[in-house]
Amino acid sequence: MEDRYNVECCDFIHAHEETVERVRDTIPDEDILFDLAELFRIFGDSTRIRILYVLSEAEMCVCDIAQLLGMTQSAISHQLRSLKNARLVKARREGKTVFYALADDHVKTILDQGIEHVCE
Amino acid sequence: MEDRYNVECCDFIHAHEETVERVRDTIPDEDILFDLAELFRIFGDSTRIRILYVLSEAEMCVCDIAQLLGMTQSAISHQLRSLKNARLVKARREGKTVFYALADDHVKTILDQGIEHVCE
DNA sequence: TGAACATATGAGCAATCATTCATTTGAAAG
DNA sequence: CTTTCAAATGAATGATTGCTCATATGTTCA
Repeated sequence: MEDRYNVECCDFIHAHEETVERVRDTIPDEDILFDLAELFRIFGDSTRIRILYVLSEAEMCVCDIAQLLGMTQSAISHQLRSLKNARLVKARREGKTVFYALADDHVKTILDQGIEHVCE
Repeated sequence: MEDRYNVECCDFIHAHEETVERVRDTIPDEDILFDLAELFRIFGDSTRIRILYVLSEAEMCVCDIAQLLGMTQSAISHQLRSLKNARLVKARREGKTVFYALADDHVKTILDQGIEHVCE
């Protein structure tokens, strides 16, 4: 994205010019791949994955999750914020309690897909 | 995982004991969720995602990828090592050149799944 | 052998991030 | 109002990480 383009690396006079040019045209909008990385980055933390997993089993309040994962309310709350910003979970208030749940089925799908790959 | 268990947070005398206990029994082996987070962590970087994407289009050498993404050979090589350690890509040597490709179809599936969610 | 080239790797650095601690917000009940 | 409890938040910090720079490895060809 900067003008570091074509600077270092081998001097780019090699045999695969065609491949490079062909593939270059297929690369999606810069933003899409950036958002994609961002999505996976959120999944890519042990605490957040465990939160997403338990929420796939049941709607729960912050306190429940903290107890279940053996972590502080603060730590969970911070991570829930990330998850909410990424639109992976949604919140519902009921009196003093806030219940969290997965935002949609896609989240569970991605989770399952990953588990399948890990367990292969 | 330490004995910070049940220390802070609300004092865990709340209404959802049943939910907590029920869900506790469904949590997979600790290692599985850890590996899952690790898998997504690798996907969770812009450079690595772009590498995976271009490799989903064609087998390519380090130099090709570097040119295509406008990054140094060294940066790409370092990331390819991560991807290889995570078994997301495989390498094939041909003379001085090393060709990289996605390790299996699962990788492309996970990628597509993510793109679908991002584009929703 | 040795030069040339593609790739790999180690150390170092700047940036990012997950957690803790202290505090605040918000809602219910006395 | 004031107290109480659940949740949210900001600052600080230790750990992780992506890239650069310099160098090493491995392969081909003269």
